[in-house]
Amino acid sequence: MPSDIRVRFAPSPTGYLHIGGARTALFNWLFARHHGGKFVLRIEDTDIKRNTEEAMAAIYDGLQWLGLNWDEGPHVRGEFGPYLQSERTELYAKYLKKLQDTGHIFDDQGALRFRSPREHVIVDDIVCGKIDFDLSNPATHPDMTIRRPDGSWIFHFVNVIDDLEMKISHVIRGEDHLSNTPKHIEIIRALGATPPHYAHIPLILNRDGSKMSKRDEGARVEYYIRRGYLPAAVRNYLCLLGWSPKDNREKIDLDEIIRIFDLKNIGRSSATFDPDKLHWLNGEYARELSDSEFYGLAVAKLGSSGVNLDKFPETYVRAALQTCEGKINTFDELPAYCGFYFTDDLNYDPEAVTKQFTPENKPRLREVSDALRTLEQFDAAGIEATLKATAKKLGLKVGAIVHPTRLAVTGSNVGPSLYHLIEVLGKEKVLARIDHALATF
RNA sequence: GGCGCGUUCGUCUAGUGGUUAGGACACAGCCCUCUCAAGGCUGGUGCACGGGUUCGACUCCCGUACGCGCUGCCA
Repeated sequence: MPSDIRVRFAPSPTGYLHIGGARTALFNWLFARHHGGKFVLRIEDTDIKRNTEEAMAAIYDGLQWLGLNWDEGPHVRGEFGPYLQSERTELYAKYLKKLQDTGHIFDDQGALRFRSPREHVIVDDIVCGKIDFDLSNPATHPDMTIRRPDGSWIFHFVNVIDDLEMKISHVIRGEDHLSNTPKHIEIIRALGATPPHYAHIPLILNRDGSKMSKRDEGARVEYYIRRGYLPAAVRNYLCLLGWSPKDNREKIDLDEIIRIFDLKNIGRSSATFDPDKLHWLNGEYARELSDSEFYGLAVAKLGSSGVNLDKFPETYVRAALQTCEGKINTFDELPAYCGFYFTDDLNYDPEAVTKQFTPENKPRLREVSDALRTLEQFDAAGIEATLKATAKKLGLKVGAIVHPTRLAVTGSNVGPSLYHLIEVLGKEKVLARIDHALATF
């Protein structure tokens, strides 16, 4: 038996998808998937001036990136369309007429207002519980405008009409709408209809406690796409903001979240977005990537950051990238991490230089060079054995020669396994780089 | 100002009258180790405040403070 659960995400096209909006969409989507219901996407573009193709594309792209497919809405259609409010004006006029005929509307200098019945309205919210709003005082709760003198519609009205028309069963939205809800219910009742169920989810705040706004770079989903985050990680992190599996799990498969998702487990207090935790969680997902997944994402990232891979054989690139697996949390860290594979023009880290390129280390580095030069089996195992033997010969711990060698060969004091990276680079390049380094101090 | 909501480590959270207040991120130290990660171990920091109710409150009630939201011819 098909579920009659129908939820919607109703963003306005403001030019990008807000991370809070994405979480709202996610909770709606999870609720729909959990119950086998429908997830509807509706674009609230009543403000024609702000309605652009690019703005809507940002919403579609962001949702798709997060894997939040919609069952009805733009592109996929559905029996309750159209799904852009700008194309539904006749419908709103019809409902307006109904309200006018029953005496609920009055004209205020060309604008139309809904006359409040002036009563108490109880909002029975799935997350917030029963809340009693006293709407009897017109001074504190003025009659709300539903249409401007120029004929354009106000959010409070069209939002309610569309939810009714689209047979939305549950309205899951940000808590910033909680105070508006009793007024929405007044309109619905005036229409003789039954309000949907409501679930108001807590807001997402910045570190400093302020509401996340467009000005914060991490506030848009696009930021995480660009920075090389994994959608599964961002999605997982977003789930943890305000919702909890209640059993201390952090990394949870999507299927599992769908299975256990329950609006009753949504908290009531606002949550602060923690980039560090997202970064960690992304690393958890990144470490699980297969060779080919890692390779694909890595090549894309290197390409978009201007690293030219064309002049290198694919086997070389694959081998190089393989040494980076499990080492980075987000892909935007990769170019700096593995750039030495794809250029001979190394910039030695100044701090590492003062530490490693010392008079004492110069002869040691020569020893390393000589030893590697005579190595026949130039693979990680052979290289490791060679370095260890060299260290022993010099009466040193292997770390003492590893550090200057790494700096000479990669320009940095951090990076992939030295033995493996030397193998990938190959004897010729490695010797040349050590020679070059030796000439600098 | 009015109305509404909220307040457990720095952050995300578990917790529903009796717990050594648990986990995770971050942080610090140690171990492992060719660096960095990863992994393992250890550590510190928390129930906003004041009244009740109760044999007993983080848990229930009332205030206060603080934060957030709404109060638009924005959504």
